[in-house]
Amino acid sequence: MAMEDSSEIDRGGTAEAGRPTLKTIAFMTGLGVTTVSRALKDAPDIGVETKKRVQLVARQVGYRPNRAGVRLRTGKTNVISLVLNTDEQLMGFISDIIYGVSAELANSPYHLILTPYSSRNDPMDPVRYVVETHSADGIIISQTEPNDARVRYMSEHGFPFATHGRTHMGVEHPWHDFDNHAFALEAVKTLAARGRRRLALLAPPPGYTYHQHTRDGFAGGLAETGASEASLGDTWIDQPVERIRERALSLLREGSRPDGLVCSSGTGAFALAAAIEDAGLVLGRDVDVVTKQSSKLVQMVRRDLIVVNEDFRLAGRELARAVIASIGGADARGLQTLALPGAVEGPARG
Amino acid sequence: MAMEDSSEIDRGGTAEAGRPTLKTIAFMTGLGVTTVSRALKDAPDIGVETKKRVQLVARQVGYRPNRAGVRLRTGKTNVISLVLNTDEQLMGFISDIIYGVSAELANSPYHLILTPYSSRNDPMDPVRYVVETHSADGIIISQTEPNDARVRYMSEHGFPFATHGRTHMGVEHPWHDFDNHAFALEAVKTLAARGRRRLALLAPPPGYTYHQHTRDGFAGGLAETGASEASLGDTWIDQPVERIRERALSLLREGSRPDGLVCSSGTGAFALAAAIEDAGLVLGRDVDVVTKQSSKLVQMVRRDLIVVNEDFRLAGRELARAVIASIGGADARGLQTLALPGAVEGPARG
DNA sequence: TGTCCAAACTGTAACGTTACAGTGATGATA
DNA sequence: TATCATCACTGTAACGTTACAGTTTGGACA
Repeated sequence: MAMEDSSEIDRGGTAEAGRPTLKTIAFMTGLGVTTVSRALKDAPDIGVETKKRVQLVARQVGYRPNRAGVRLRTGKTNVISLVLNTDEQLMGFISDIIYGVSAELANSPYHLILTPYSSRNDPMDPVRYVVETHSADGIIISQTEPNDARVRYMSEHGFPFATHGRTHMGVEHPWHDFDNHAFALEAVKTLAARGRRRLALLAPPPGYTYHQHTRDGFAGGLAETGASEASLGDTWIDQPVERIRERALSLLREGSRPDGLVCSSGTGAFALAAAIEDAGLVLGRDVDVVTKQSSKLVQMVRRDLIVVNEDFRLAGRELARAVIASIGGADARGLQTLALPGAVEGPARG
Repeated sequence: MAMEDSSEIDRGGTAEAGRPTLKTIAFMTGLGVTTVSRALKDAPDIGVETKKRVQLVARQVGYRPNRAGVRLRTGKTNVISLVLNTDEQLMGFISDIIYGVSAELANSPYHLILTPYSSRNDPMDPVRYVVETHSADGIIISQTEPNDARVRYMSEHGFPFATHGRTHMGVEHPWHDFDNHAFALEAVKTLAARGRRRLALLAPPPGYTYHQHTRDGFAGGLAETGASEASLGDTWIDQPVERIRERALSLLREGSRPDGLVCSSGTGAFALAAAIEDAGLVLGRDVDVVTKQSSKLVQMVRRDLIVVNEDFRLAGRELARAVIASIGGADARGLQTLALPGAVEGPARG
């Protein structure tokens, strides 16, 4: 505090290797910090000229609000938390969601923080942590269950969130989902149109909501086309590919083997294709496979697969949009989006 | 401040729906906030009994330090930023790094924030942003170049970071890398041992350090085995699979076609395998392909591929460890790790 | 008895921000 | 000319934490 009165000295500038703060700008413009703060956020009660001047100076010194200051004062973190299960083996998938969320957050004040958990722990842990410590303003979760404890918890706490997948628990909340019912239904009809009469489904694991949606669509397709079902038993897309392959192989070796397969993941479809070869059959001739794919890669590798695209980047964008709107206080019912399956793409009928 | 003296009232408790703070515990224990703060971090000058009592109460009320408060006061963010290129198409890869980093951060005070950028922007942008706004204590970057502007910038600013991939610019810094030289060298030797004499390399894009490492290893292998090279021209693993497939197809149709291929990504290997089929050749009989894979999936889908595993979860863990140590002031030279390629795994010689 | 020291604890200020309750001007109205 | 409203701006306090500079207590020592 020496040299108090030598007003030419540029104290308050970017000296001391410190970033400029509101104080810096206040000093440079001769205004009070409050005025500067309000001028920068275009609040009322500030003269037009003053606003311009303050904003100019702020740009010149490269002012960026200190997030910790804002957060401490306002309680707003400007953070969205994406809760992830790190045991996830499904291909590409997660990164596309992340990229979609990122893209949407890029033009917002929000930062994206990842809150991982492993299946060995309680899925509630990360959610509870974020809500209790208020380390984010909103949460995105996936692997949603029909009666989801996390959804109940966040709803009861009035904490903004969006889910990838629907629930069936009488609670309205923001969600984005892919229409797996329509996918499975169309898949069965496509197979039936190719003359396939005995079909099997490699579904998502039970417990998740989209397992039931997929099964229902599949069952609906069977009813509509009169095709019969061959069951893969307790085999789901989240299992190791080796296991899927073994189970599919034994099914394909049975007397009444399926001639059409519906699959909920590209990875699973690879395993099915491998099993078909193992069984000495030819994909596209003896058996057709309809699968979801999240990247063009699946069909590139196995052109004999029939594919339906599921856009996970879109899912990420929608989820980010929904959770931001929810933080803003929007009504949940307007924040529910269903992605319809794209066209069924496959090789010409063999 | 009414009812000052009715000491039975549990003011300062978790009332008002607010989280407990140091003040809460101070009130409950009858101590000062400073004492509570010091007791919780096991600082000197605090009695043993007091520490125990404070820690007990803290646990009982579920005290969690307010990150914004700590951050504002200390300047420490307790955040690690992972800078990602969201144009990345490579399979699975990114999520494994993220999971690896997450796993390592799980038992640390650090949160993981993702700072994405697209190739349309300057790769320096996200790095500059984090350093300027001090929105993290350390940065992890990938896609490292031999002379990397980001590395130079962070070094000059004394900002802690770790890179996935090495540099060659006379600056010591923390890094983790996969030994792509050894991979390519072993790949060529493996092919030569199978009698392959004319080899092509599908390499990482030029510009990145590991492009050169891979090329050098490949060239070394050629020299050692006396095999000749067939060039794929300007084709790299980051290009669309369709393009890789086309280019590989035209090379395979040339008179002096390669009988062995070395590939730096599983995705690329799929494209090569497809091209081999396009050319009417048989993988494993007419042509062998050695590729890196980041998940077992690659070889499951195409068992006729010869694979070498690259563990990206390990990379994530090492990078997190390195950047944390670097934040702690450790010397960069002790924070450089090289992952050696795993065993070459392939089908029996055909 | 007085001095000194260590141990154990405390109050104040500050990090950067914003909500709130002002304060002076200026000009319009009665 | 007094009153009142409006405009443009300001100071203070507080969010939760920790660094720093104390203060109190009790005992050891001369």
